[in-house]
Amino acid sequence: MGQVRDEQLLKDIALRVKALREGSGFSQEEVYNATEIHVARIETAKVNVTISTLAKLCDFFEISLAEFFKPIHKS
Amino acid sequence: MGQVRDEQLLKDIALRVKALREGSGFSQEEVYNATEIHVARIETAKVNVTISTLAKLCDFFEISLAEFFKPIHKS
DNA sequence: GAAAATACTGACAAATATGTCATTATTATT
DNA sequence: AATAATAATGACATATTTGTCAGTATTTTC
Repeated sequence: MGQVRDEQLLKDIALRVKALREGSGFSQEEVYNATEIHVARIETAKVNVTISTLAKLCDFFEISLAEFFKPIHKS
Repeated sequence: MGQVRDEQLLKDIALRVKALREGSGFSQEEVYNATEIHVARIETAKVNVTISTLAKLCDFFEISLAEFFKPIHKS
């Protein structure tokens, strides 16, 4: 059901956020200080983020939402 | 602040979903029957959807999340 | 312009995301 | 291996999304 699908989606998002963050050399704390978003929960796939939270992260990483999803989960 | 930014994002999403739905000729009820998502709240920008809800809609409309965001909100 | 279909709004409960903080675990640095 | 830095986890309060339904408004069809 949607359960597993969601899990995979959240895992994909987790990896993507972590890759973006580590790629830009920030710690979770630094992301928090800049965005007030606790990224640990997202990077460990514990939460089903809202689009505005994701948009804020994308702003911080200076990529578009479209770009954010490009590498992930085709459908 | 983030408030207005979010509002614009949600408005963009609202328009996008509505355009996709009307473009494919479905009523809100039909979308609901297929996805169990109440799209009215989204199309009226009342809610800050979670990514899994958006992903389900994208599945239904047979587009990727990347495609969903392509036309919207550059940054 | 009446009837039918569709969309919008509001309310409520339940589930869950977010905000905040403290603690533990892991990793990096020396 | 000890220290320091970073990440992960758990708990809690609060805000908000989602699920469900009923009612109202708007739009479409005849």
